[in-house]
Amino acid sequence: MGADDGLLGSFEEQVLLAVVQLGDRAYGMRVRREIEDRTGREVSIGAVYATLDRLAKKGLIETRLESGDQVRSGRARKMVRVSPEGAESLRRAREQSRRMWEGIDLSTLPGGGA
Amino acid sequence: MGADDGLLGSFEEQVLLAVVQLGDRAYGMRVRREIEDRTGREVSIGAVYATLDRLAKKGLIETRLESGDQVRSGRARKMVRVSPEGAESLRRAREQSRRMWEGIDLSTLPGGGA
DNA sequence: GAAATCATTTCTACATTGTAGAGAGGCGAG
DNA sequence: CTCGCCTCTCTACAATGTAGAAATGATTTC
Repeated sequence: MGADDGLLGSFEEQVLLAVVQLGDRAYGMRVRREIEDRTGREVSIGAVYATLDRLAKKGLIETRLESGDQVRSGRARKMVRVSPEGAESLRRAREQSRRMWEGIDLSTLPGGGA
Repeated sequence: MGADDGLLGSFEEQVLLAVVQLGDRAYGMRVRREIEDRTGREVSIGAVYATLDRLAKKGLIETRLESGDQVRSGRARKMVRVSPEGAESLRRAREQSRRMWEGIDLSTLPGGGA
């Protein structure tokens, strides 16, 4: 996917959208659950982290370590939020998708029960 | 992308949608133009054919050679149409996308001019 | 009818993204 | 200290994205 036009992969887009949905509560494990809940498909945790890494490398998300003032066991969470560039990528993705889908009626297609 | 849940890559989706948009006039070169016109980005012809091959291998499109009764120079076109499975993939993709985007307002995000 | 021209597809090679799961890190409780 | 919990890191490989040169057939030109 050319870095110039910032085209997102399909899973990159899902991860980015999950981050947006979660607002200030976004981190790896929760992103995974969000995607699973919304799409109904299983997602491996490795897939999520690899994708978050790549999004960070492209500057589409920003991360910070969770402040440790909470009483909770386990390793510190790496909180994630979308960057302005990430938001812009999503805008472009949505616009391109809108144009590709424009006028299509799937119910008129084979198997569409029209 | 698991073959089970039939998740489409982002470019696979664009190609499939271009095929649907073009109806009975779909073939490689024209698919390329359709995507370029709608998205505004350049697409290499090799990318289109590689993707059409993969879609055909997965049974999401069907192909036939153009009937040669027309007066036109050049090699015969390989016409393409979406299969019932391809249409179903698009339905799933659209539904998943809808759910991931649900409730998101990009204008409230950094750089959204809200 | 050979060569030039045109429209399209095929082939090859490599970069990027998708995917999985084992394992390590760091915290609190007992 | 060691156990169990939660989370992240790492490694490896499969699938998809991408580019462009070359091959294939057909028509046109001379």
